[in-house]
Amino acid sequence: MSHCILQIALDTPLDSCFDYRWPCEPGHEPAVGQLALVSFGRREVVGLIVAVKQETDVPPDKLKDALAVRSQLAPLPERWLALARFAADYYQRPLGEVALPALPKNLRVPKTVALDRALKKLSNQEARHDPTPAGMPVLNTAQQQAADAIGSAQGFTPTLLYGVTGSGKTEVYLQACAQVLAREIDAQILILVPEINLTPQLEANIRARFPGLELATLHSSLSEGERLLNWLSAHQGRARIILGTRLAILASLPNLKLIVIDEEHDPSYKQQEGLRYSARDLAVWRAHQLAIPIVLGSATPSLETWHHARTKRYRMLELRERAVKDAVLPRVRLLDMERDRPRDGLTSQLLAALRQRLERGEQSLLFLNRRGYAPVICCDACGWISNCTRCTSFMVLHKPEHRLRCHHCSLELRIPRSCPTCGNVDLQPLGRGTQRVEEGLQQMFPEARILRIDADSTRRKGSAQAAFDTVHRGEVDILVGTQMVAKGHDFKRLTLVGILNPDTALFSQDYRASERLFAQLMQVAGRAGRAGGGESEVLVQTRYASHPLYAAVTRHDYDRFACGLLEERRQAALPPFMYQALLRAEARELADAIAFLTAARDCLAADAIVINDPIPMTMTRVHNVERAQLLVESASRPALQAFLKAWVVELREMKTSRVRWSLEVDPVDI
DNA sequence: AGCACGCCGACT
DNA sequence: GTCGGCGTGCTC
Repeated sequence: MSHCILQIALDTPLDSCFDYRWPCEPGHEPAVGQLALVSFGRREVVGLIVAVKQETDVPPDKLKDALAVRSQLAPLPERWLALARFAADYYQRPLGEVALPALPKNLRVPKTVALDRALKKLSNQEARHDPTPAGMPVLNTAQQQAADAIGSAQGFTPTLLYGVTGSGKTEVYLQACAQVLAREIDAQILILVPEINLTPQLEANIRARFPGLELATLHSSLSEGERLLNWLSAHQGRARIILGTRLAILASLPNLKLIVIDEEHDPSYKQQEGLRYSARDLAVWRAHQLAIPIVLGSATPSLETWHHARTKRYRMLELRERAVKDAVLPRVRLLDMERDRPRDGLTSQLLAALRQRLERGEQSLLFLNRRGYAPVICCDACGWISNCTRCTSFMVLHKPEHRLRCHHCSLELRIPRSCPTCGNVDLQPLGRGTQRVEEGLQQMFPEARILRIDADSTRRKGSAQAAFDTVHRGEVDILVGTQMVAKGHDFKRLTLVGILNPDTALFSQDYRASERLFAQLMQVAGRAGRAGGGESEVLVQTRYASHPLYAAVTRHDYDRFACGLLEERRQAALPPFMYQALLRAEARELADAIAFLTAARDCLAADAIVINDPIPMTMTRVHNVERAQLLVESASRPALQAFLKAWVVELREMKTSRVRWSLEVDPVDI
């Protein structure tokens, strides 16, 4: 029996592929893109065949035979491999570390029972391929023009669909999809959403609209079995619409003809661990690679996308009106906390507005992005405050649970009866979280039905959905919530949104904070007034009532706000006018992390690159690990890429026994 | 990253 | 006497 050599990418930080022998007759070699089981060191792992050769430089005594080739699975297409290769290069990671984690776990295990079972299940079911849409609502003129423009686009056509909440972007997507599906036989469409759990309506809408087509969802809360089934369905071209979160951008989609990214500005498109990719950016790359249209929808586009639209790299389609009949944008008013001093965190004007809603039997939402009872407790006598012993942060008071809790390392303590340093029994909560607001409200409105929705109140699986259902059934008068309540849900009876302390983001070190704040305020504001008819209002409590951000929010004027921010970014040489990468280092001793970064800073000369000095991270210590970072910038993306490529080679050579490091390209929080 | 080998401290 | 700490070395 003769043999060939398989060059295989494995999920390991080692930046190379590994060669294995595979016995086979000439003409019967495995294909590039197939998966193979190999023995690697002392374990058995599944890798991806990236080349099939006749020879290798690996000495024969080291060369092993591959154990199996997953021939029952069609090879991953060349286009998909190119995507993985691009992502690996761009984010400075080995190919195997990008390609393999993108596959369902059940494909990466030594046993094939799950795969064989899933394949059998799929082959026993007839795939549905009728693209006829059901029940298409009539669009308004702007919607129809947008849907036609997207649905008829040829080639790589990036489009920003810019429209306020309720302007009917979803319907534009669906009708554009219908056009593409009607025109292109076997077409697949990828629809990305920030968090699928928050938008169960969308999945239902798509299923109802295209009853004759296969829909597959891809997101992290699927079971492994479902995940494999849906992934295979996409890979085989059966699933014609793929609805997923960011991880779906790395799915195998052999007939992809249109990509839709809903709420494209949403931070959850950025993966924040492992391979730190931007699903939005990869989606644009993928659309370009395949020469297909891509739609980026938002009421508050990211400045990157906004900039592209302004400079005509992206086409902009705008929806100015709310599509729901008679619905108007909620009136936004600022409540000046300097003039109207809050009681229990609520100004008299907000209290009056709440009382009015209660009398009318309408719902109110109070939005506060801080869970717990109080962010810190302190001792008035000696100045002790509840610092976390493992992190550079406070222990947050959680009153119902009688605990102090660190939100960064999960350390929990019982609430001390007295001050640990001076024994004073009078410890004071400082500041206000959702629990405290809830408590205050219940005292002021004892008859009101108040519900708090935050990460703490919805720990149990399914409890978030149950809470939202309670609100939808009208069994809640006042809803208190964190950003969990800002997304997705339309509350029909809701006519008042109060925003409690948004000011911190105005003066944040993170230059993206104001962009995010604007998006979040618009998103929360959009929860009200969707049903039409009644008058909805949004009340923002602030100490900085004259801040231009609030002026823009009041006018619902993202255009001018975004243009102003862009100009600031240009002058300060920040993204999107500058490209950045961040080298992070972690160590038990801060000095070790800084020393590593200093060595990194000096190990390579570069033109057109700014290498800043190492600095400790804002939250220096987390779980007893000290962290520091080094920012690298360039006005030229290719120059930055070239530098990073060479730099990573140097960094891997450095002995870093006490330091763990990672490199992030296009970091979002610095 | 895993996973092994390898050489020094406190325990059944 | 061993269990186990994590330093360092290797993976086709």
